[in-house]
Amino acid sequence: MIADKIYAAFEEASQRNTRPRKLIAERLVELAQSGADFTIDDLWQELREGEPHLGRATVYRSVEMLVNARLLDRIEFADGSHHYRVCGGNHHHHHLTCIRCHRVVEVDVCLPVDQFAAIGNQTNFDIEGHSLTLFGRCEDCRTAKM
Amino acid sequence: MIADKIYAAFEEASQRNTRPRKLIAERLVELAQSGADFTIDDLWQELREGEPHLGRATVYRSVEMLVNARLLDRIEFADGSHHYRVCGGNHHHHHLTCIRCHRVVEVDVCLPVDQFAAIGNQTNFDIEGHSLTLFGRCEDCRTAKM
DNA sequence: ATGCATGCAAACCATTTGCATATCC
DNA sequence: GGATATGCAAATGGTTTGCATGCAT
Repeated sequence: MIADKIYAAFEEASQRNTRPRKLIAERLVELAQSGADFTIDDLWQELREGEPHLGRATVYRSVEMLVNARLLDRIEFADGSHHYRVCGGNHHHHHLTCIRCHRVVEVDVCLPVDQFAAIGNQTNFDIEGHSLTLFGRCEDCRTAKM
Repeated sequence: MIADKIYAAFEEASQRNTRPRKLIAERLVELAQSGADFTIDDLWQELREGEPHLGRATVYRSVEMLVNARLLDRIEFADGSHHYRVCGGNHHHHHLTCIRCHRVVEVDVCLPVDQFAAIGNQTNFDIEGHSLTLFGRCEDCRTAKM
């Protein structure tokens, strides 16, 4: 069903059902199951093992579509690097990332809703969105020497 | 006094009181007063008017020191661009940015503290920090045609 | 057959780095 | 005088773009 959503997103964003997109979708389904996060380069390298001519740009273009379709979350690290993660695209959530290994975990915390309204009034902005990321150190990295 | 803090930060980060740093500090004091946010390139261009040989790298290096000293806040936009803002380095706050004009406003909202502890327990992470940014549309941009 | 998506390579752009020189102490 | 910050230019790294070709429809 996550697979269906991905295919649906591709179909909606454009019109052709191509081999590269199939490969990307398949890999993303696996990544969705493991809950793992990845960089664009990770994804490209992995896909290239089975399809040496697959272009980097194709991966960028596909990922962009899926981010727009809210099927992938883009996570920004303090060092400027980006990771991605398959997210059902359903419930509202944010991320907690490990400072050391860059692992990403979904979390449900958020600001109380009335806060948004209050800020809107106070500043005279229409609040349209927000991003919240927590930083920490995961169990493994805490145990590791440094 | 913000000026003092900036000089103190430079002194602490290294040892020399150079002309480029003086110029940077002066400009930042002005920017602190107006509360305006800026990009590194903005800053460089402005400084270059009075000091044509000032190097871009010098600005990058100085800004980095001041960000580390918590005198400048780095704000990331969704499009990946970075803006900076002089912040006293005192009270905890976050930012509200205008989607259209990129104006930046400080806000005091934050997660309730107990939430952090809860998430820490739940995920087995040591929570060390967080970033929260609100996105919206400011009054001017709402009135503007698009 | 038509035209969109791809692959490739070059272009981009912000940022970093190496190094000779100028500057500060 | 000796060391460090600077300026410059080149390198970097992630991402985007232009274009000829291939492939899905």
